[in-house]
Amino acid sequence: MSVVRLASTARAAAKSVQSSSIDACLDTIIKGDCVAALERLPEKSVDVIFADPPYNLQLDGDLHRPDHSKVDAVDDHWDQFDSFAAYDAFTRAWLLAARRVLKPNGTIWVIGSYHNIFRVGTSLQDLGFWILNDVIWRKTNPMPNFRGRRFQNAHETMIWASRDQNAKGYTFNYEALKAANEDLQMRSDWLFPICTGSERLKDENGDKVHPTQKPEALLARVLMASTKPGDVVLDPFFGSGTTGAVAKRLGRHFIGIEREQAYIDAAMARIEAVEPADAKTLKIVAGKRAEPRVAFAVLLETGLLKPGTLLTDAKRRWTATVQADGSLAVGGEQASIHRMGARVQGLDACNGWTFWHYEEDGELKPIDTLRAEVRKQMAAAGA
Amino acid sequence: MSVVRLASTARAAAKSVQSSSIDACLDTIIKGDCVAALERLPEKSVDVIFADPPYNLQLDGDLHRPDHSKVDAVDDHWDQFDSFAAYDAFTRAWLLAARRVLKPNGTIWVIGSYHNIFRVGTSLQDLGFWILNDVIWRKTNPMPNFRGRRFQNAHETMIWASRDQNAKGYTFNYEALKAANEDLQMRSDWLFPICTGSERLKDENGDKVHPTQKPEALLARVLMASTKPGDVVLDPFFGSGTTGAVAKRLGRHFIGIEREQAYIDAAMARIEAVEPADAKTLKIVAGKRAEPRVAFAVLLETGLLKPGTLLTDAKRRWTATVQADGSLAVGGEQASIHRMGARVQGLDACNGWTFWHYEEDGELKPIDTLRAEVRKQMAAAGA
DNA sequence: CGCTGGCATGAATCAGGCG
DNA sequence: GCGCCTGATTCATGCCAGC
Repeated sequence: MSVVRLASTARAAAKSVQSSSIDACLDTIIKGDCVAALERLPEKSVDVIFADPPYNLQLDGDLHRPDHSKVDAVDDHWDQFDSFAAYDAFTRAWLLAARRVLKPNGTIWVIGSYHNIFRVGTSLQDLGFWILNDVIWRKTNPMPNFRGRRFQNAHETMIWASRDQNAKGYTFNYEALKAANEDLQMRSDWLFPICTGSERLKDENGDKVHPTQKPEALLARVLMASTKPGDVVLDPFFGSGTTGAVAKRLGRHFIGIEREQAYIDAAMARIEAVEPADAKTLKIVAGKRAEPRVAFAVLLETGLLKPGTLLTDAKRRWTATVQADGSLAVGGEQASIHRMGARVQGLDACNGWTFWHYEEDGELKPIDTLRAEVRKQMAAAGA
Repeated sequence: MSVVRLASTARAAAKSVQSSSIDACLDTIIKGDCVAALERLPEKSVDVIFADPPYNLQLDGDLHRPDHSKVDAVDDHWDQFDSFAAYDAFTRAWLLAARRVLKPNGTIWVIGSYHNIFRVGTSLQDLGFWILNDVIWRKTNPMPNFRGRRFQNAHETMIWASRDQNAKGYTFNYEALKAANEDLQMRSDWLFPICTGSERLKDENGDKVHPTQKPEALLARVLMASTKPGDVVLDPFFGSGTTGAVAKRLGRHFIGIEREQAYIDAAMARIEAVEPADAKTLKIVAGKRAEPRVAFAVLLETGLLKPGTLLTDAKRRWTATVQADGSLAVGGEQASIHRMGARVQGLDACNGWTFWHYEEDGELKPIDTLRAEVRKQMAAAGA
């Protein structure tokens, strides 16, 4: 095991990591196995841990897009486990080691997907951590489900937990978050894009350096919520170093642990280039659309429209029946409000919201009226 | 244990639930413990299970410690562990019993919060269920966090799982969901208000009948996504009967299991009042998968294509000759329309119906046009 | 220089019928 | 149950080439 020190933050070099002081490890990347590295750190020395452990994806075979291109899957050796039992053993080992280095009032964040997050949450609870929240990262631009056999997997889950049930003194910057969120409490569902574009680290071939690089905006909110300036943030699966980059920018210290030299090299160069700056990355993603999208099905699900209701165009030339599944039926055919509007008119496209009308008090009103009703409710959720 | 039958759906009364037939239980509420009730139902008889299990360890009778002893702080950790172990045992018991009554291609939904959902997900995986998605119910109007010590808990988590890893034939109305969602595939994060107003059941004192009544809109999307009309939906923690009310409205059968007579009474009255949707409006949008298969040879047999006809791709890069046996010939090689389409392009797979074109009036048209013609004839013949 | 259309790609547990 | 064959299936975004 060795300590990789960033030149810009160099201090007195340590030949080996001493248990007596955490200072020697600040703003460094420790190369090695995460449990072994954690065990050599002093206990109760870290304010917050952010961990992005392997997800144990269990992929089998290739997946192709409808255009026949191959999906570049996460098939790295570090994501391979023989069984749930093996994954659980791995999880308990690193969580136990992580808990030792956490200060009594420290908190831990772990991110995962449905493949692993339930195992992680169970282990956290079994080891004595106390869950404070689960937080949903909603992706603005998730990968589609190409085969149409499931819902589009459009989120990941983070668990935020304190070291102990009775730890009351953990850091939570409630007022700052509220002020940054239009004076509303910060909710447990966050909306951010996935990491793409210039933020995404690429190698000399233009390939992504790390398959699962997290967006800095996500880490920024995590650190702004649960740390204070000068706090020590540890990331036991450092990868491409997002945690370190954001910690440096926000004036927090980081400690990274990583096994792969290629990731360490990339992370070092990345963090070197970080300019400690203002907190503009915390800016909330307002969404690119002025108005949130509303599924027609919501009108049925919420009872604003009932299956069997007849819709017509403004001049009553065509009539369609609302189906329970959220489609419209005309003469035995079923399609979405938009496609059916286009079809009856013989057009390529049509805005079903303004084309189709329902009758109320003898008056024809566009179903867009009902959409406005739904949006009023949605506005409260900051959707 | 007794069966509570709704008057409007009365059948021959059964003194006790027989394992020989599920029909006697349809559209009824079984009073009793959920594991015992499940064990008396016939195996592989239910299409979908929706479960909203209890998670408050202190309020659930089965989960009380036998001696009701008060533990001091030192023992807290072990107390938690005991509680979690008891909850896990409870969870495994009902999930195992539920899995037995589920059809091989059935699916299960379980809803919970961070208090219990990780235990549930782990148990599901350990018992052999295969998680298809976790789905987030985002609340438009969640309760605030009054202490300001955590994020506002603005969502709940649902897990959707098939009975087995290799069960591929489960119901997922992909096309219908997409049509009802602005022609975009349905995501894993859903936005709905919590159950309030006139939908919320109140007793004679104006108090809510059930503490965790779920909104009908949520159940409507669950059932529209994963069931077909006439399917059997079982809810082992029936409570105020939202599952039953929505199932009746959408033309699905329900089976409820509930211990508390007060909940049963309220649920019965509620479901009685539900007006079922017209059967015609329940028809679900079908995708191309549901279309009957057409052998390419039929185009030859019906004379829509003749042997010797030349087919090309849309850009006329390749040309193939239609053989009398229903294969395509290119440069001395013969293969199916799909294989040959893949071969000339150097791909693993290809949909020959959309790849190969014939010329008519100087215009290139995909042979899929001819397949549509055949299907129209088949439909007219009532095939 | 700006606009547009084509192309690439992201933590993915991604098929079903028939013989 | 296994093997073979058919043939269905994608959203948001960034980048680049071409005009």
